Amino acid sequence: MESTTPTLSRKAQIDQTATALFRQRGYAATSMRELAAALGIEAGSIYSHIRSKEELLHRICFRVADEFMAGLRTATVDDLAPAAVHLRRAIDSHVRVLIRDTDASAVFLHEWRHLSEPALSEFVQLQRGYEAAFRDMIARGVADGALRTPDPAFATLTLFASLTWLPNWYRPDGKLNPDQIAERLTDQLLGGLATGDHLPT
Amino acid sequence: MESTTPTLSRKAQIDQTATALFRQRGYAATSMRELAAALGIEAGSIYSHIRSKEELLHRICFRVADEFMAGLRTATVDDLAPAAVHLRRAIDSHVRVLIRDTDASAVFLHEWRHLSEPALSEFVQLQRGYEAAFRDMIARGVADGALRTPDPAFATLTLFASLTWLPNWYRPDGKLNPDQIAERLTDQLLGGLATGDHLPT
DNA sequence: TTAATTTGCTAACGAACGTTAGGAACCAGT
DNA sequence: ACTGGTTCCTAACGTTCGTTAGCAAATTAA
Repeated sequence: MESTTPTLSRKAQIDQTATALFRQRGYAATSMRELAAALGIEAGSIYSHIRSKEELLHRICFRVADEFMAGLRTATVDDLAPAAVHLRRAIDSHVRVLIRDTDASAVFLHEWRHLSEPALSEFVQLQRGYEAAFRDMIARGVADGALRTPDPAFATLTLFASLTWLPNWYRPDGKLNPDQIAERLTDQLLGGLATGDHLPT
Repeated sequence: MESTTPTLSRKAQIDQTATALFRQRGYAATSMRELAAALGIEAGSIYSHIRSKEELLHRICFRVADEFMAGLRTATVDDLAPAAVHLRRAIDSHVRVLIRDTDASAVFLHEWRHLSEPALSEFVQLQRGYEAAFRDMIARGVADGALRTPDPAFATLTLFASLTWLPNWYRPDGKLNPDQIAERLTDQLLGGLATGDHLPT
């Protein structure tokens, strides 16, 4: 009954520490010797667990990407629901992923460009598809009158801007929970959701 | 070869090329040899014009910071105008700086953390003051009823998020000019302004 | 007990890094 | 003709980089 077992494998510890360092100092500016020091071991020892520095970045970026994609899929499985509902669910899911692991999210958002081919192209493609899905939901929501904004394309940009900025300010002990953040975003950027009254103008 | 006279001094060329590279690949991932190659010279030659790599980053960051601060000062010199007008002018100025040099702005926004002390602290302090000024303008605009938002603090975050995101999508040949971008931002994030406000250029 | 796996070390590799020294060509103004 | 500034070169410096090889201790599985 070891209640204090190391719940994280060494490899997972490396991933976690690397994530924090990559976020704090940037991927390119983080050396393997720094990472090793943060783990309390020597640089060479890391290579008993991973193949390369970039493998660390790759795993972080694509794991977070998977989480975003899975959330989007879950939010939009029921084709019957109106676009605005899909969008609200998708934003909520996105915010929850961001909040669950702000470090990994920040790395995902800012350090992916240091991936090399072919991973880089694969990543960009995932990203493009994800953004396109949001653009579509917003466009359809505006088209059917549930969302109100003078410029759907601009609203999409603003939404992604706000989502990307979130890891910069979010603190777990803040006053807003994930659901409230998602609500604020939807309200502020898209005139809220249809609550019975939907009237352009 | 030189059909056009070099309107830019060599030092200015280095600054410009470094700005583009720092933006594209990141400060830490850009080597002096890369920079030299982009300029068509050898790495050592750069040091006839600058003292260090960080000096390049320092100059870029603080030059853009100066432009932002100057714009804010100009936008708010007339103490009589309502806060909402100050804000609208400040946003407009900010957008114009971002657009005038998107490369330098992107470096300013994303690479400043690679500054070392004491420049780093100085930079962060400038940044804090700048953001506080916007927070105040928004708060006062909401207080006097000119701006409408359910959560002024959140609106401030969203505004900065959108401003920070701008260099990521802005293209000079796009359909929105600076003034329209500033207008969209104010409208979308802050319920617009009282009508009839005209901007100094 | 034995075998395999996990984990870590020391020492070093070749490559790339930022930077410097010292010299040479060019150009401007005197 | 001389001077001072600008520009760039080659060659190298000491350092740090990501990574590997080879070995050893500890832990786990059989």
